[in-house]
Amino acid sequence: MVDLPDKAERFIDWYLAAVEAAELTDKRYEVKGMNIWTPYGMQSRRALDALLVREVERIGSRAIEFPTLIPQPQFEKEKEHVKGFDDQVYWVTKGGASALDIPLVLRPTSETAMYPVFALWVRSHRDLPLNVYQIVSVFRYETKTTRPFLRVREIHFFEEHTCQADEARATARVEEDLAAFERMAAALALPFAASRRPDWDKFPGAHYSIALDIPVGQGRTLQIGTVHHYRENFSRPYGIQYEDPAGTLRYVHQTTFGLSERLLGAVVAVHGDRRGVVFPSILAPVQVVLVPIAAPGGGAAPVEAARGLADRLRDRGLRVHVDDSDERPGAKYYRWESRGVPLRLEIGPREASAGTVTAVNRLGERTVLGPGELDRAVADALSAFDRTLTARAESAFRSAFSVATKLEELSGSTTVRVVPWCGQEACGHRIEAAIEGGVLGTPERPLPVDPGAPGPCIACGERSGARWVLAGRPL
RNA sequence: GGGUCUGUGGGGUAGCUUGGUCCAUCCUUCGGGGUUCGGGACUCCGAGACGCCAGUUCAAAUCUGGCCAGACCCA
Repeated sequence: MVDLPDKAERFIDWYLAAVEAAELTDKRYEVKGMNIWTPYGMQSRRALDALLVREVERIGSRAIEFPTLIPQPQFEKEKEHVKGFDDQVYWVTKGGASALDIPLVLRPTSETAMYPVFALWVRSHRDLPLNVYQIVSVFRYETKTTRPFLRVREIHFFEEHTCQADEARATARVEEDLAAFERMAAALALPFAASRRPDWDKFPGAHYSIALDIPVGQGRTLQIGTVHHYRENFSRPYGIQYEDPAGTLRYVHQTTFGLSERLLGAVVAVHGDRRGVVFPSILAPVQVVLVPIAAPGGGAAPVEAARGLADRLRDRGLRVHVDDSDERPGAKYYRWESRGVPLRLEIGPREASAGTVTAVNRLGERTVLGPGELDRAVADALSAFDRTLTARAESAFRSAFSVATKLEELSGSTTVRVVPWCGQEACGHRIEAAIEGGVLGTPERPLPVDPGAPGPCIACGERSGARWVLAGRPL
């Protein structure tokens, strides 16, 4: 096995190597940007989906599933939206040998598939709110370099769509989604910034978009999700109306909340280290690996002790693997570290006879557990690992931001910059040019740095009305 | 859309300038045997590649053309 490239110096090379070493995907499929989920990768994806489902159902969403194909006329009803996706859609134009009368698009997102049907579903104020989600593949013909999880053409997509009675309720729903995401992010030990995107960068058709960005070092950011407020922008062209209690026909106000496997990419990017992937326990396909270390002379006690403990851990609901393969212990350690397993239990002849185990977590912390109540001690060690992982990520998050008040400071930034901006688009573009990245937008949550009151606009020097915005370099 | 560069086993590579010593190097990987076993063991046997199609030539991984795929830069 070969050492990974340096994460700080060559992030992308490191990332690709870490994903490769962890065997999360097989990228050798013959279509660019469409990767194969391996058994190991699939387990982490399922765990991620389960987390999303848990949190979004907690705020009242229910699962649905719409078809993959959308008829062209239906797709083109909302002008901004079409314009935004026009050059990214895959077309289905033939059925067998004959051309289709009405071409179909492979959904790049599902607004235009769902909303004509929402118009049928929503008739009365009693049908509201309508809160539904689906987890499906969407397709976008990306022209830039594709990378596993971060930029793909077949996207494993979570999308929640809601219809609310009025603008205020839609705004409240946006907040509920943000709160749900906070819980997901906490479970994944991923601190994030929520930013209201500038108008030129919002979702096509949205009233406003709040993007969830995760700093991944060196001033680079990963947008891993968005919550959008559509107001009536879609309900009008698609005719989604209801009768309010007074009998008046009104258009619904809609919101959406989207996430993808990029979240998995963010887990790799944020937590990974020189030995590869580090999974928070909620995502780990294997949460605990037990490594029995053979006694000289070949006694079976370590293997038996490992198997017995593994059974008890499984009874507690943990995902456990006993590595009794014929490799040397050191080789096993490296193997399971590169695959991100949070906790390793070593059981040699000494431990087997003492009824203890040596526990080493993925951050290198070593403790001896037992004797007695080993399964409980293991569960506690896993929780402790998650807390340490969170603390480490939060510490990195705090140092990932810094204030800048002059355009010259932006070039070559190795942090996400907090800058004063007057709000004019021209100034926004000057900021983007200076940092060679993008204006992420105005923070929706308190920042880890407290910049005080904003001074004059970093680009034009205008004093009045300047506000703090985040600027970074999206990956 | 314009330009520059690159395609060698599953992954990473050497060889290419100057064609022949290449039925292609090394590391890793994979299958099997033996000795081993508290941080990437050793050893033996085996598997696996010149992006595709033409051309030049006695001879092509190497030169030429086209195609395909990818990377980077510019619009």
